[in-house]
Amino acid sequence: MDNPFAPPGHDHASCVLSALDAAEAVCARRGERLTPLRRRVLELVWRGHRPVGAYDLLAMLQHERGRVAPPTVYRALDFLCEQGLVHRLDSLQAFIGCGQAADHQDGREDGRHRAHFLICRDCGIAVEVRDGQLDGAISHLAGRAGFAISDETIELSGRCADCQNEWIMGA
Amino acid sequence: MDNPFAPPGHDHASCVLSALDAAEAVCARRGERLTPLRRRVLELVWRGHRPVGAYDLLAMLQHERGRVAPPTVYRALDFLCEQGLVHRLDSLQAFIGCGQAADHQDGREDGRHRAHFLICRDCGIAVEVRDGQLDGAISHLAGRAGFAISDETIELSGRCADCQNEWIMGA
DNA sequence: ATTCATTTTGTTATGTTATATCATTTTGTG
DNA sequence: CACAAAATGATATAACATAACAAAATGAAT
Repeated sequence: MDNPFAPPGHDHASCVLSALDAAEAVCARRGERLTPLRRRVLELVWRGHRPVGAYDLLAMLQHERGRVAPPTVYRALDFLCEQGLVHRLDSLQAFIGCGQAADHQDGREDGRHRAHFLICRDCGIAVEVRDGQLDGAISHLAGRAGFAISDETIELSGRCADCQNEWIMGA
Repeated sequence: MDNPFAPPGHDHASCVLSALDAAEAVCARRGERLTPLRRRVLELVWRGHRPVGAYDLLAMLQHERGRVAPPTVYRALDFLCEQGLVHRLDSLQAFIGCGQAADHQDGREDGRHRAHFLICRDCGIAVEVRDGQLDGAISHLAGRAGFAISDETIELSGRCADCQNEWIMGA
């Protein structure tokens, strides 16, 4: 089966650019403002496919613009999360760029949407996944209990296929 | 459908006692020590079916035994989590007693096991749920990606049936 | 262009959650 | 009893997050 952790020929520079473009488009459509600061924080979050801590982002911002305080970062992250451009991984207390911002399939009035993750504890990469069977099971479970879901935290930690292979190969 | 948030005729005192008994049994079988401190922390976690913060527990302990420092609480919680007697809810940064400690169905060598939650944001009650369809969807999803799961964080927040009804009734 | 209300950002201080480290006490074992 | 291992106590600090208020930037209406 295809391994979402190792998309063949991944060009990260264009990956980031398309995320930023999608963010511009999403904000424009909603009448929200992707200010330079917010855009820069989004770009920093997208440095890679590993979740980033708020204080890591803070350090990066301080490195490039001197004194920056925590609220500056948290406010930008709050905005980006509200717009569904970034997700917070509760199990790691860290943030990651949303891979489906452009699609906004199941989008609510705001930009938030269901987000489920596979997180490799070895390489640190986190992948946002979408699975109809999982969505169905969740809806069914909640429905049976008469429970109205407003937020889902679904984070599966373990080892991705590559990292399992590395141990086997003795890398 | 039956509502897990409102088990009819719930006797919480005996609910707590059975949880403590189960904990004693589980530890005895594994050769682990449920010391007075650990047992007391477990009992405090079981004050209700609402998740409890570590610092809330700390305050309760301080109230009954004077100076107590955070590591005292966190070490007890670490032990209880390792034994699967307590779960940490990442989305709340809080802890809750495990409702299936006695069953230890899918138990690993240690006491940890799959734990999925419905959390009512109105009444604060969290219920541990078990659903074969959900388990199946998760296993299938991971299998397709070649991903080996070691930990699952599955927390569904929203409103339980009772709290939805209260608004309708105008309570 | 100027005013005005709103939004965003800066700044300072503090709150909340969690862990590292080393000392002391308790417990199980030979 | 002596010893090693486990648990707890105690001190300090790290890591994550927000409250509150001031200043600046933005957009809309005149």
